Amino acid sequence: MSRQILVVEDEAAIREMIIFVLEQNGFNAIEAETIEQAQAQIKEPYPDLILLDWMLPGGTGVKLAKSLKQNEYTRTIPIIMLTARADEDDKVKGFEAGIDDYVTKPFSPKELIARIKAVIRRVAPTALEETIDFHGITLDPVAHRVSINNKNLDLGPTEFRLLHFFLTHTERVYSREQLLDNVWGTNVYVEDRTVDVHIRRLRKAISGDGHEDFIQTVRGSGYRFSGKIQPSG
Amino acid sequence: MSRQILVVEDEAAIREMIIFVLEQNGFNAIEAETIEQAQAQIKEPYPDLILLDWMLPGGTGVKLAKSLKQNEYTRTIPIIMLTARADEDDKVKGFEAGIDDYVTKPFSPKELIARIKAVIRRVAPTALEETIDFHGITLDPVAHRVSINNKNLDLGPTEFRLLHFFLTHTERVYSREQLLDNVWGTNVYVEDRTVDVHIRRLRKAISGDGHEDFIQTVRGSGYRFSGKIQPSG
DNA sequence: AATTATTGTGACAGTTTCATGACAACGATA
DNA sequence: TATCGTTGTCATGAAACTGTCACAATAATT
Repeated sequence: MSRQILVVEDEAAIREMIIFVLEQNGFNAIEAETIEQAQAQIKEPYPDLILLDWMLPGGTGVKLAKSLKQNEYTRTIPIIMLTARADEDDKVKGFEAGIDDYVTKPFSPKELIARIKAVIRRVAPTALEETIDFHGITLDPVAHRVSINNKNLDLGPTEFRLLHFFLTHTERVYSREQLLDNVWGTNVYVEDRTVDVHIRRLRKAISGDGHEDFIQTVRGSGYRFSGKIQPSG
Repeated sequence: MSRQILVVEDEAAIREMIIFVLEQNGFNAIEAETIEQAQAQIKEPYPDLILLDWMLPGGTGVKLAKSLKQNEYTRTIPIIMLTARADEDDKVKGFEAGIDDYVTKPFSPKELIARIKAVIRRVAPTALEETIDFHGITLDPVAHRVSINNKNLDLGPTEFRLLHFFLTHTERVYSREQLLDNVWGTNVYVEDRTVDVHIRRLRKAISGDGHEDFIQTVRGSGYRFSGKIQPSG
């Protein structure tokens, strides 16, 4: 599951920032500073995605991209180009070389992660779409179907996304704002309290045969999805 | 967790924005406008990280960085430089002076926080998100869970923050005022004695099966969280 | 022992936070 | 157009949390 991402970037600070963000989001990062190092890293097992800086010592990233995309074994690996400015010329050359997407520096961590996920979904959709099974709750992202103890549930779109997020992020408290970012999307103007209402709807939906409450309220902080039983304080 | 971060920035608007963002993210900010003020702030207890503006009245930030990095006691404090533009010359000078990372203004709050966390993780990798285990008390900052001898505890927000602070600052006496600063936050108008009450509530919560009192009263000074047994004298 | 300073404790009221039901707006669909 | 499902917001009441006080208990000092 844990996707391996190769980060080709020569500036140490940026590289480490990217790696931090990747690992925060459950990706497995390997790194390279130069084209030579990158080529040495691209071998079996091949990385699932390459983040490729445009300005590299000893040759541009596009050069590497082109050679990878012409190789029978590596041409399916999605490549995201990191470009310093919104240089139209760079983009054109990049897409000609076969890159799948680009991110303009400076970029926000969220944007980077969003693009990575989008590319993976587009190019190699499988692993993000595996069926999840958690304490009797089954969620099939492809069929868009949820069941609990083999009994089908009828969720609205928002509840489905919320549950999907929780099932992939259990045992961790998320603030209302974080949930809005992750489930509703950034740049959405929605009240904090709206989360409460959807939490309630989801709770109602998955609270069936007297099993424990999966969604726990952490007063002052947010909500947590957990299989463990909450202390009876 | 509450890491103390020194913000050295002369533009009031930017400084206040940064401090707001920091405190939003659970950091404890202290501030300085000039190099002199900054130097006065850098004393025990040393800040955990310094955000240092490049353009400062009375000398550049790099100057300060260099002197800090050459001092035996301060050279381990990570420094992030705030630089106005992507000036390669600044960066080079900064890294030569020993800074650990830089952020280019204007920056997004998220980027700033991500970099701070990355640097802290790189330099002092423990205990930003890791579970703390101290003499049977377990605190998971991510899941927002506390247990004592594997038995879950139900703490209120303030008790949780107080315990978290103590667990990351054990074996040391803190005055009521210091506790208010670190747990309640600066610029909060609360009576000293309020701390007593929360200490009592926390004591009550973690005093289980007759084990010793982790929180010790140091008459006239404050409180200390300790695993060692206090001589009953 | 008496006095004073400091801390522990229980109670309480004001505030904050959350759960819940209701409802109107919106879009899809028949 | 009428109906249905979905969604965001609001009002309300309940519950939890917090700061403060009064007084008891303890330690230090005379």
